[in-house]
Amino acid sequence: MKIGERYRGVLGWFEENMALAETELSYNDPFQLIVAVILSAQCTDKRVNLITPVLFERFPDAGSMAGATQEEIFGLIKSCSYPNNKAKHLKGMAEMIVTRFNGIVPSTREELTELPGVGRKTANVIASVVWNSPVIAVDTHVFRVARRLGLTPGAKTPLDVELRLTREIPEDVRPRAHHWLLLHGRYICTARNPKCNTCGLKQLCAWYASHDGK
DNA sequence: ATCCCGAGGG
DNA sequence: CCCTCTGGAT
Repeated sequence: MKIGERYRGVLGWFEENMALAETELSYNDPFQLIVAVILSAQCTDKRVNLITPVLFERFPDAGSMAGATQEEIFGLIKSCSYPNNKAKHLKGMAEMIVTRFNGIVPSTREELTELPGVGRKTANVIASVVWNSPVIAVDTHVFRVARRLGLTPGAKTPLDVELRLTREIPEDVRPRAHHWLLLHGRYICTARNPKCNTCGLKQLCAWYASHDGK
């Protein structure tokens, strides 16, 4: 089967089955989305959503968060992973938005990546979700799903997967494709005990074939 | 024990 | 490339 045909089957199945999404990161604006994505590293969205309402009530924007102490932020996010790193990143990120970008979240991926705590993946999430840009943010889920389905043969790093998917998925469906790959990884193609029995992509899945239905 | 929408530093 | 950070859920 050619890779192009495989994509059509994959995206078609997602279109029909991934319509109802649950447990999305909650936020009110681009700044809060950056905060939520930074907090989500090695942490479930559910837990992030438990924390952000309090955090955003106290520090709703870059200006207020830049004025917070690292200890104040730490106290509000400590139930997430890496609270020390994240508190430092959040404060530094907010400070740079204020001092360098005039209080406005920058509008290019290059500038976003200059913010402390914002790497390629986080910048891609902002671009995809906020700007609806045709980029694929490759997180642990997208990385796993793409490799299991055999969508990116030979790709060894998240960047490999991103470049490969970007090259092969048509631009107009890329934002949706990113979303579907993410949800599929979270709810069906899970890292442990993937739910292959309810997965409509079995016949297209290289991993399923090599694991003999288990 | 293993994994969750990673980034920074060595 | 590797390592560290580091809490909660399964």
